[in-house]
Amino acid sequence: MIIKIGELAKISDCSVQSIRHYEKEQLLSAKIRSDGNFRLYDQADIERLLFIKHCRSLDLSLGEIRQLLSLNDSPMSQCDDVNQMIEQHIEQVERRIAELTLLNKQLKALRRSCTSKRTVEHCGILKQLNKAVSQNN
Amino acid sequence: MIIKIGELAKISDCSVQSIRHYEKEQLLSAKIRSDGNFRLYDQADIERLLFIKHCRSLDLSLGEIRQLLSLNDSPMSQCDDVNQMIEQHIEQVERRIAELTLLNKQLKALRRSCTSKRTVEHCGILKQLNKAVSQNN
DNA sequence: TATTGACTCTATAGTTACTATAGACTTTAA
DNA sequence: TTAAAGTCTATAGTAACTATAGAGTCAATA
Repeated sequence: MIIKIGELAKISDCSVQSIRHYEKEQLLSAKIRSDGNFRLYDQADIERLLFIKHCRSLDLSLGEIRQLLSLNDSPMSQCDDVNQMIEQHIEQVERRIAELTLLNKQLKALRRSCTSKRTVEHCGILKQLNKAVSQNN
Repeated sequence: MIIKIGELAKISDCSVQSIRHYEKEQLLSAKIRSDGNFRLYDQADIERLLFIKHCRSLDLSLGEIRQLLSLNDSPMSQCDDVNQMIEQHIEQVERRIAELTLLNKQLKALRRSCTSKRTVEHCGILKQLNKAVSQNN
């Protein structure tokens, strides 16, 4: 089965531009073109793109995915490389969660400081933001 | 006290380029320039920049901060506008936390699937990533 | 067969919040 | 006076796309 980019986009739920972007980033290439220079894809390409999408859904960067794909393409390399990348990625995600959790607390404290229909002149939130500012100083 | 951009950068722990960037984005402007066209700042500018930095530490976007500043500059507007923005921002942060928490679970499941020194040919992680792909299909 | 509409092509600009650089000018201290 | 440090504007780069323009291709209808 040979398909053009539009159909690949539908099958993979991925925009046409994203697919072309992945090609530019060397993650996926249409090995052949039609007479009129249209990209043509086969089953293996579909699977490769779904692999990419799955990795993206795990927030892996295109660079990381490129590494995984090349490891996948050369089966003699060490599994540990994959492990290490995933490990680092987990750490990064956990750091970000911790940051956002703290942020969430601060925002909620801020929200509590103003709840009524007052003019900004007396808005607790703005007062808090300004107070924190002068404390910093 | 009148200072130049370098000193403002030091006081506020903000890069010189960031300050110029905030000016371009109309968050902060040097009202006066020296004879040699250097930006000159006063105490009010320092406070305004610290306010901006505090908002940035809460992950508010420059657009949101611009709104807050203009509300702050026109004290007759409604406090509710501020509330609403903070509310939306909290929701956004909480959505992102939920996403990342799910992501973290998936990554840890993935990690469990390969732990030994095998070649990639038998790497559980890559197998898992590929499996998920074919399931999607 | 000609034409229309849908699809595809490349190349470029925009998004966000900056950082980094180049090349020129200004200020300050020795 | 001169050298170093600071500043100026303008531009390009970051990540992972999205959006657009202008031109070419393909399939089906009139």
